[in-house]
Amino acid sequence: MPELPDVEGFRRVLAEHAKGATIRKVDVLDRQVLHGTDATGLREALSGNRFAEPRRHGKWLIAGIDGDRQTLLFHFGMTGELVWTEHDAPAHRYDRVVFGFDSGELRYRDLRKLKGLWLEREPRDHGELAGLGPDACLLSRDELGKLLSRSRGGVKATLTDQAVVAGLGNLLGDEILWRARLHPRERADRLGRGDVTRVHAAMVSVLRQGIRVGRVPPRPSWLTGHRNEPSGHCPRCGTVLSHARIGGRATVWCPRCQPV
DNA sequence: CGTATTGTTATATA
DNA sequence: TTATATAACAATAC
Repeated sequence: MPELPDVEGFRRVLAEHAKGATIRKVDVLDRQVLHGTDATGLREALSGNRFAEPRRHGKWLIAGIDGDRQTLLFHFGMTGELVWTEHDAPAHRYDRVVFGFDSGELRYRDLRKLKGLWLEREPRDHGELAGLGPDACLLSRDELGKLLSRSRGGVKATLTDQAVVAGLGNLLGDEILWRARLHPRERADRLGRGDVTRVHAAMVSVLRQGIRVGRVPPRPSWLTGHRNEPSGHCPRCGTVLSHARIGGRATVWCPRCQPV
């Protein structure tokens, strides 16, 4: 599930409930999600301390620790989430790490455990973040155009490449290109000024709306609302949508609005 | 039993 | 050197 808007929602969960509160308990229910540390290391880094204002870069959530030169990074893979619960909320099957506070619990929940938590010792040098492109939210039209012009690959593969732009995933990639009326296999470096302008406008609009609700909205007026229908129709023109694997990902587009 | 899955990465191939 | 394809990771759902 998690793309940039989802992670922004998780960042808000941490900021609104956990930031500034003393961490009373750290329960590692599944050590498999820990990277660069173990249960003891995580507990020693966090117990008695507080989370600082959390930041986000692309799909990474960056949680500094007050008074400590360590930073906790979250990456949610395909199925991770961060939820706030009461102390007596029932244990969830996929809770992997639980942080206890006086006012409740912050839980890292994840079915597939493809990613997880990283404890980084040096706040100034987040190794896991080193290769990322600029965050999609902070990208101007001209910067986006420059990045796209440097890639000879397909525009969808380029947009969703975290080393080019950080934060766009499979669903947002399809949604943006559908709005910009570009075929996902169009070569990124062959887009015209108008193409880049439409891609940028679509990206800004989709991100703004997604961030507001903390997810990629599956609205009927969006392409995303129809991608799982076996023979869904384009919400704009009614044409039956096309499906294929492009760049190794399930891809949906409208053959009429987005011709090759 | 087969298929599929919103993320990332290593490896092989063109 | 670049881009693409594939499998792998893990745990399901259909």
